[in-house]
Amino acid sequence: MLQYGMSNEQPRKKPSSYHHGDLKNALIEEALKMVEEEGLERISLRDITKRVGTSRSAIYRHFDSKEALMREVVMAGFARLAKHLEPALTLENLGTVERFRMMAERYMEFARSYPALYRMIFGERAMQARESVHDINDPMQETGFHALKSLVERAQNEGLIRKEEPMLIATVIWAMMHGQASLLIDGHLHVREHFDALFEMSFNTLLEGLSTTSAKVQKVLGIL
Amino acid sequence: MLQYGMSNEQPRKKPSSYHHGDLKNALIEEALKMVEEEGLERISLRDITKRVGTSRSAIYRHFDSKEALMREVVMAGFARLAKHLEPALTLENLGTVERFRMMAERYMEFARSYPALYRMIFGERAMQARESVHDINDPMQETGFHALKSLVERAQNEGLIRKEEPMLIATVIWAMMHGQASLLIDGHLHVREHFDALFEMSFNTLLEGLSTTSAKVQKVLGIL
DNA sequence: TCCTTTATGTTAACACTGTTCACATTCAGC
DNA sequence: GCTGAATGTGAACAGTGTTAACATAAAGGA
Repeated sequence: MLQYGMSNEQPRKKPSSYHHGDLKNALIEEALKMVEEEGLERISLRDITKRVGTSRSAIYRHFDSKEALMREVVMAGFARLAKHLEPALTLENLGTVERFRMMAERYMEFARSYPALYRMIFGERAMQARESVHDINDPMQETGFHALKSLVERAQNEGLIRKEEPMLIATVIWAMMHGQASLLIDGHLHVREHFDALFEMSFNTLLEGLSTTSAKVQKVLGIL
Repeated sequence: MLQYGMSNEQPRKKPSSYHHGDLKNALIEEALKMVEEEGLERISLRDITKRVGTSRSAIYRHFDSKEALMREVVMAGFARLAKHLEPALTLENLGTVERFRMMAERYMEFARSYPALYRMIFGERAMQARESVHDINDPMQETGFHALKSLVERAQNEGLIRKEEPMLIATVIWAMMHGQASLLIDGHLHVREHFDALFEMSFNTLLEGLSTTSAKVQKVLGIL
């Protein structure tokens, strides 16, 4: 699985006009570009192969179907998202709340920068292998979501967030951000021009709504 | 505009084997059914007409294109959602918080009951008329969202929710619910089996996070 | 080195799709 | 009852994903 990232030793063996050398990755890469350029619906295998420079049916030497190709594009898309979120996790000298904020900001930034790709990787999950035993194949498991869950646990240990099931809390946060991103890029927001204000409010709502009782008491006592 | 609901005076004029009488609405209705049965992608004009009993090209006497037909299906879908949410607004003897809760519950119920339709009406908005001057054609404007905004204003007057821009607050609430619904029906939730707990937590997070400072003070004082 | 096996790419055809055209039928109004 | 408009039909078109038979190149043992 996931060979397309592992063959970096010999990227393209020989550019003989007949054999491409690394057609599989070239197809994924080209499809990835085209998804963003044309949109998921308007993408055709013939256009992909035309741009890569092979015949239409060459695809079927590397993928069982269009769906299979798109499945790999989704994988690659997840990898891009993970890379985009990385700074929020690896950057040093950041408080937990700052990390949360940076992660949320970069998540939204990704959705706005690559709306078609975002739509695709979080779209209806008929494409992805459903029967994977324990969702191990789910790329979000070991990248974004896992990181978010870890952040939640850290915040809980610091007394910032309620000590309920971290999985559940992480999902609540994710749902808020995903909802916001989806509504925005799909054109359903009535407040598009005030998007920063919307982000601010939703972020604070999460922080407030998930904070511990003791944190609230402390805050209120400060006000009184 | 929106004629498809207005011709209730004469539903089907004459079922003469040649002229259908009310083909336009029959097509919309059939398409609506098929979206849920087969999914948006796997739906074809030929199948629709086959089930309605006319020739394939008859569609083009009533719609400019498949997209135009689907646009009307979206409209009909919004109408269904509005009807599904109605009780939360019209039912008497309900407190504001109870109304919020009922609205959220019924919203989620709709998404779970008609996932393909929900996905369609809140999907990428290339189909809907973008150039409508002031989003007047947006069906969500005068149904669900407008109702939600009114509820927010009422809650503000009752001192339950912060007195910030109601439009913004309503959007935050909507984003949370839409995110949850989308992740669920698109198969991205790791906590599917604990969905009720997720709903509970997100609803409370919103209520807590959006509540007024004075409400918090009162609550904290009660605890102390 | 040759020769066979495997991997990869090509061409032609298939069934299916949305759409259009010329034509047929029915309806509505004078 | 006639005429023009509305509505439905059948055949054809280009575009799609997919397949099968064939062509070329690479790999590996004799």
